[in-house]
Amino acid sequence: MKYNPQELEIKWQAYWEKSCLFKAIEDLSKEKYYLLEMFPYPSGKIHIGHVRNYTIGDVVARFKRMCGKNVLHPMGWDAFGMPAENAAIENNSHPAQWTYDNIEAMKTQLKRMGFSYDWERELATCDPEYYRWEQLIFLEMYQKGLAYKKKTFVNWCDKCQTVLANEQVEDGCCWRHPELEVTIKEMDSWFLKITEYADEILDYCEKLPGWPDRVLTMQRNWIGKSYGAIIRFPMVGSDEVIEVFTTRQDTVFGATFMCLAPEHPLVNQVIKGLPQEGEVLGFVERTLRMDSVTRTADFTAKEGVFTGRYCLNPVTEEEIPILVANFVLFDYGTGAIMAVPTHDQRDFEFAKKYGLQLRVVITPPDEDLNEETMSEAYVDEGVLVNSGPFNGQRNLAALDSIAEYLESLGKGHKTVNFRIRDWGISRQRYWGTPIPIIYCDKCGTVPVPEEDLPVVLPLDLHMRPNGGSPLPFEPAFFETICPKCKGEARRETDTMDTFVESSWYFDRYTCPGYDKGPLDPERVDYWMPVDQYIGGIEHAILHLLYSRFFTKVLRDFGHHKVSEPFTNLLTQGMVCKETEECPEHGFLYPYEVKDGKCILCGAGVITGNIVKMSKSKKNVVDPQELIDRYGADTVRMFCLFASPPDKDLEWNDQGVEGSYRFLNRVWRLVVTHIDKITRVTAYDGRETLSGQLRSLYRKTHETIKKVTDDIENRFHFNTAISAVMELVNEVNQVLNSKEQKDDIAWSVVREAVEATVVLLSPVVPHITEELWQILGHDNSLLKVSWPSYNENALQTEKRLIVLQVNGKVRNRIEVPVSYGTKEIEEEALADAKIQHFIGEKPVKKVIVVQNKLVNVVV
RNA sequence: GCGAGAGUGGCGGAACUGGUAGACGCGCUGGAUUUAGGAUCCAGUGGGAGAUCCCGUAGGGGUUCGAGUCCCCUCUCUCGCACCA
Repeated sequence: MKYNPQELEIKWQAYWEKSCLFKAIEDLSKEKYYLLEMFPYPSGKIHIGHVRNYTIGDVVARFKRMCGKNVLHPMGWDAFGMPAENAAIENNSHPAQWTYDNIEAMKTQLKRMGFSYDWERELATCDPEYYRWEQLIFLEMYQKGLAYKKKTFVNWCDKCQTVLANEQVEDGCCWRHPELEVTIKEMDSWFLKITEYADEILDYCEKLPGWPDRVLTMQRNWIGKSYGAIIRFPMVGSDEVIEVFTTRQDTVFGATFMCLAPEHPLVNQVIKGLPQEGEVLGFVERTLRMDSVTRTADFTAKEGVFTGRYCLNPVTEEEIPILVANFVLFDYGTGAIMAVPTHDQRDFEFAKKYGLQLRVVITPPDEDLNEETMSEAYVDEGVLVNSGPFNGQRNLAALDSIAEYLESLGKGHKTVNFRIRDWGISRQRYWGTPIPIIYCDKCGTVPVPEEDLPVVLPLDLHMRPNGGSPLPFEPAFFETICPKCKGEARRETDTMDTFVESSWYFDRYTCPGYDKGPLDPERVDYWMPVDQYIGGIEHAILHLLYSRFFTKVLRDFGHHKVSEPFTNLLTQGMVCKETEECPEHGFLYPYEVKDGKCILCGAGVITGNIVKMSKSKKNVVDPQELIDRYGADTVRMFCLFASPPDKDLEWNDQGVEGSYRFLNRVWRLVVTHIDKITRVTAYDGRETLSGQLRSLYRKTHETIKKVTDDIENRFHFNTAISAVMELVNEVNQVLNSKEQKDDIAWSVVREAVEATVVLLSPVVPHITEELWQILGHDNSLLKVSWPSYNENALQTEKRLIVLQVNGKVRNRIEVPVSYGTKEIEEEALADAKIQHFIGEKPVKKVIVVQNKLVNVVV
């Protein structure tokens, strides 16, 4: 009987589907386990990254089922997004058609992988039955002031007539129109007030022990809570006051000039009628024309221009010049900074460039600073000087008192500032959730009444050939009636950022068909939070942060009771492969390279770095080819065996072959000896064993222990698989030995073989179901309980002790387990090799680590 | 520039709390089987010297009886970024 993966995999997939074994049903009597992998964007085909992600999840889901948990393991589609629009333009089709075709194709592929999803809960975010509830949530947020509109600056391409994301800007130009410079345009956009929840999101980082530290660190840094002060600088010759935010109010006595962001609303007022007006306006215009990528790149020079006006340093009462500078960000702090060139490197460079005044206000403990001679800013701690009443105090210790001093003078106050900005969700795109807002000349901004939801995205229109959304050109969509005054009105034609859909889809999986609201309170509170979330590290910040924000908002709106969506998080590494590049034809697919040469022109191919697999770099492997060749089990196994999930996986075709070979070995192990194995029952531990059999019995139980621990506590599937490989090797050794095998021997073998099959079943579910059946069982492995190990089986009579002299390994000895520290020490010192290395030298110290090692220090 | 990670044989990786560095697999070498190849099985496989040692976890320093693991510095690579005042 030969191992035929294609045939048996399809057979078992059909069996699982028919028996509904993956259907999740709410059952209060059982402990729930909600396992979720990040849902895919329906791009057309699954890629290796998906396969890896979903295999990891499937192993855990199957493992938890076998451990008796009531498992929810759903799958769906993050179906809105720009690639659908681009593909539709390219193929002259419709985004919806493209998306739904892709969903069908990818669903077939996922099913072929044997993933244990409850497909009855499948959802697609482009379905009006999904996004209607998102629109409702948006309206609730609008009502509570969490959704609001404000002006913002965006990258704009005149030809596309659309906003560009930073990644769509290349060398300051539009990616579609490299001849056209991108401009900065002021635009009205919808925002969600994530800043209102910044403090809570930050505090709850402490309550997520199941998240990787690095992700929490990145999130904390992203939120960037900083304590500082607002300081008010009155303008000379006017009543205006310029406010700055600083975390370094200790340096306020050293503030010798003021910088405004080019977008700052005071700029126009400041320069009005002055001779500098023209120059400043020119500078502002030039800066604003730059796209945000170029403007903030480190190679861009820090530039500024004097406005011709001054303001007063509120503590020294000196007049200091006001400049406009390109490095000051409008949307951080107040859009203006006090510059302290002596103690901030950026300010220092800027001051040197423009010949501005410097004043030292902090001195290091061991030297004096001189404004004339210093070559860089002094940014470390020290003692305050030139700082009025604060002279002689340590600068950090004085932070609070200086803030209080400013407050007492009415010139400032303590404050907390966040780095995180509100979430801009307006997109000038077609393929997204319409924002349910109506604009009326009489009534202003009017929310769409709840009973009019959903605002359906019209499907019967054509994409614009140059890109950009067709919605503003579609009167049938935007022409509407004001819900308040019943007059003529216009719909919002922007759609929402697709991150909005992915911020609550995990809630909706718990009650996908529910039609009385976004969430069925009973079901959502049974399943949520997600016990284990698995997905790519690239989502460490945005998606995970937005989901945490939404969860808290929905809790406050009473839609559910949880505060955090994901109890445990596993961030998997990327799948990488080297690139192949032809000097003539750019990146090449693996099949376009033959013998190191480009098949198009014969030029030598340059093998590049090992980087994340991506279509643009063409360093991709199509999982479908591997499935067709080796079957799903081999692909699943290789993805897990190649490296631990949180590390990047470097793709190597040869490794796949190894996994296939191992599955064949397991197959042969069972079928070759099936008659003898099935004649006995599995060993139950009652007969006394010795020698090889005793050792195999122990190995079986060691393996159960190791695999359980690796899957449950560490997600180290690679070492779990290695452990099973070792067990298989040992069974083969026993079978190959010349010793006569009686029934007891075969029963020990049977126990080992059955353990192998059961332990491997979450990883390679198809072959193991087949082998389980061949072994004479008539129940599916899905109904078998996860095995537990027998403590007695692990016992040994001898223990290996490592003997060291001065920390170097010199010998290894076996001692009875009954030996205590004393006896081990005596045995070690008596050892001939150890004696040899001690020689004539006096023994200074002997360190004995119980059951492990002896180190003799001489 | 800032932030976060990583660096172990020819390769992927193992070593979980400081205690035998290189488990397991790939590749390679030799052998068995075979007309041959493939498949399978057995043996070997960090480097050097050679029968008992020396050197080895990017490089340098430190802590320790003992460091791949902890601390400091340097280098290289990857990822993220919004010059974070």
